[in-house]
This record gives sequence, structure tokens and C-alpha cells, in this order.
Amino acid sequence: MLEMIAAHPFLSAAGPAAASALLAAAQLFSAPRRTVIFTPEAAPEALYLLLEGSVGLSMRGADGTRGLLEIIGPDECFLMPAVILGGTWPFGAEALAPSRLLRIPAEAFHAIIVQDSRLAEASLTHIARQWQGLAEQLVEMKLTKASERVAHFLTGRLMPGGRVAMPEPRAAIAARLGMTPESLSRVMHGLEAAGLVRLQGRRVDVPDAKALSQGARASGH
Amino acid sequence: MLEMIAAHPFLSAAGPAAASALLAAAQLFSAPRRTVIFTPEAAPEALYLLLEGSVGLSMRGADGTRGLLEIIGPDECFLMPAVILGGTWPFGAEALAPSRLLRIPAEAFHAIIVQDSRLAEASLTHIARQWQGLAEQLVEMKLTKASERVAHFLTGRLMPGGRVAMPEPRAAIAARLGMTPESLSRVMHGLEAAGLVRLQGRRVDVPDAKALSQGARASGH
DNA sequence: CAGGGTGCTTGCGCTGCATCAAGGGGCCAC
DNA sequence: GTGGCCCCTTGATGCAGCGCAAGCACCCTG
Repeated sequence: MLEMIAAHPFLSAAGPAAASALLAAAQLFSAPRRTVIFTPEAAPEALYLLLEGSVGLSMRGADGTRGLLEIIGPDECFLMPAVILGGTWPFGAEALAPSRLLRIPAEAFHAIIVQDSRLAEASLTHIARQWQGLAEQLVEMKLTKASERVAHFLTGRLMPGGRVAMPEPRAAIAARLGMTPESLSRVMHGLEAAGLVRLQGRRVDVPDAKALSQGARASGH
Repeated sequence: MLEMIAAHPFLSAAGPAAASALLAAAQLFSAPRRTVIFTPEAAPEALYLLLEGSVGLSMRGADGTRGLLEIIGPDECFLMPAVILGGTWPFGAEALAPSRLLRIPAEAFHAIIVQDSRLAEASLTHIARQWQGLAEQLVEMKLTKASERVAHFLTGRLMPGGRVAMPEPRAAIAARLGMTPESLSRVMHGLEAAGLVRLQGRRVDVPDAKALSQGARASGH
């Protein structure tokens, strides 16, 4: 069990010494759907590793409304920027599907990172990748239309076999893609009408991945 | 002169030892408006500090179009995520106003960071802040309308005295805000008609900052 | 199995923003 | 000064996506 957790990409990048030190301070816990893992008001007191499930990372905008920044998948790590910067940040995290996660107190993380340069390097690489992820999403938001974003999202989640799992509520996916649940629904059914996907509740079948990524550009609807 | 550069926020956070080592490897250069500092095709071979002027950081989207990620201001540092991750990234940088910058070769940066933990810490903090900046922009893109984004951009650039300098071309600002130059022009002149700003070419006067940030929400035009 | 609730879908009208296409105004070269 | 160019503006039109509101399917509870 613990060995499986130590195989987490971030921990293995950090090296065995840091991994076991972090694990010693960490707590493992489960979160059913809709559990609030972290509220925007509190100071970030821990770093989280998602082992299984799906977590939505949200952020309060200037006017108080909440927007979904990113959907975190298994084997990912979140809240690191907030833990590094310290202070209070308007982030929130909520389980979008039944999840298992590991909570690493910020104090432990800080204590270990100052004496383990490999952990520092792994953290640097990790945040750089996170930055890149947001950058791609930002450019996509700025210059592609909603239907293309949906198609791209689906292809990004494509499993071998042409299946796409969407365990999280539609409203969360819509928020991640910067659109309303209604628009998402219309686009998805439009893709189905065009024969590019087949909808089966929380699962989606993609017969031809190449057709999907190209066809969405043409069919505006 | 060199002392002034060493006072750069990033260098002073990295500590005097790392700062002088980085400066020893760095090259200082100037770039007139429209100079391409870095093209999306090349591998990132250097980290840049902007001393004066304005630089646009762009990124190629999936379909080949280029979007403006962020406008870099004086005393900021850019391209660090690409330098840390290595490999080829679709980033580009271009001077949007006459600029002076410092070029730090990636090799030197990597050589110094492995033996200077304070530089590593400063880099970590820096990228975390960059991440936060993109996150805020992303949420803003997702849930506010164009006119509000313009107002927020203006308030963010407000100098004491109610002046806003906009040395970069309108098209670049529009791209940064995720809209067309035409829309930006219309919004700005709409704000002027509402008495919230006064336009004077590349300079904008804001008589009442509070009125601007609140008034833009109401006036859809 | 009935009841209620939640989450997904669908229809319709409307608004914001993009798009296309001219029209000005300032800046630089000469 | 004056011509040319680039950038910014302004107008007209179309469409993508939002808001609202109703209908429907599924799930959990009792």
C-alpha cells in the first residue's frame, strides 16, 4: 500500500529520502463526491496528492464569484503554489468524484525542502508544469470557441479503446471549460449528431479520435 | 549601473552570491519596439529579466494561431518555466515598447541553481507567483465580460496621480485581454463617454479609480 | 413502490462580441 | 511641408453562447 503511494510521480521525482520523510508526516483520507477539501477562506496548511478520483480546484474572482481553475486527476498534486507563497489565497478544492488523497502538512513540506535539494528540484519542475498547463488553457480560452474546447477536452481524456470517463458533474466540466452547463450539453449532443461521439451517461465513446479533433473546428454547432 | 540591476527583485531575492554569479554570465541588451526576442520554434536557451519597457509573451495554440499570454513589465522575469523544463516550448517573446533586458543563459542558470539553495527558493517563489498571475487571468477570462476586463486592466496599471501608461500597441493589449482590437477600442471609448476615463493617445487619465472599477460592471457598453 | 430531489437536457429570445469593410489621424522619411 | 504608411477608430451585420424556464431521467430515501 505505502509502496504504491511512494510510486506517485511527484514522490518518486523527489527521491526516496524525501518521499519517506513526507509520507511520515502525511495523512491518508477519503472524500466522497462534493466533499469540500479546502475552503477559499482558510490559509493553505497542506499540500495534497490525489491518489484516485477527481478534484476541482476553484478560485474566487475579484467580484466574489467562484471559477473552476482546473480539474485535478489521479497521480497529480495540488495547492503547491499556495503552500510555497504562504499567506491567504482564495483557492478552494472540492471532490468531484469519490476520491482518495494524501494530505502533507505545509510545515513538514517546508522543513524537508530546505534540506533536500532533490525535493526542491522536483517541486520546481512540478510548478513549471502547472504553469504550462494554465498557459495552454489560457491561450485556448482566448482564441478557440466553446465547441473546440470541448473536443480538445475529450481527446485529452481519451483512454486506449476510445473511451472517455467523465465521473465529475457536467456543471464542473462546463466551468472548467469556461462555459455554461447548457452550452456544454448542446455541444456534446451536437457532436453526437455529427457522429463524432456516442453518449452513454457518464461515459463517452469516441469512435474516431482524429475525426473528433478535426471535425469540431468545422461544425460550429 | 550594475548595482541597479542587482537590485532587481528576483536577483535580490536570490541573494548576493547567486546574483553576482548570474550577472557574470549575463548579457545586457536593448530591443526597439517590435523586436522579436525569442521565437516559438527555438529551444529556450536563456532566462530574461526585463529592466525597462514592455514585452509580450505569446504562445502557439493547438491549431497554430498565436495568443498573447501575458504582458511583462519592468523588473519582471520571464521564460523561467521553459528554461526549467527544458526541451522545446511554443513560447515567443516580442518587445511591445522600447526595452532594455538582461539575458541569462540557461546553462549558467542551471549550473548555479544546483549549488545555491537560496536561488532555488527564489525561483520556486517566482514561479508560484507567475502561476497565481495566470490563475487570476484565467478565472477572469472565464467569468467576466470584456468591458470589466478592460477596467480591471486599467486599474492594475494605475500610477499615483491617476495616470495609466499604455506604451504597447492596442492590438497587443486586446490580445492580452482576450478580445479584438475593435472591441477594445469600443470599450475604451464607452468608458470615456461615461466619464470614467479620459483618452489621450498612449496615455489614459483616470479621474476616479473607484468609480472605474465599479462603473464598468454596470455599463455594458 | 411511491415520493422527492438532483442533475441533465431542450427550447427560445436576446446580448455581447467577432467579423468584414471603410474611414480618419498621427508620425516618420524625405 | 507633404506624401505615404501604419495604427486606431467607427459602422453594419451575423452568430455564438448566455439566461431563463420548463421538461425529463435517474438516484436515493423512506
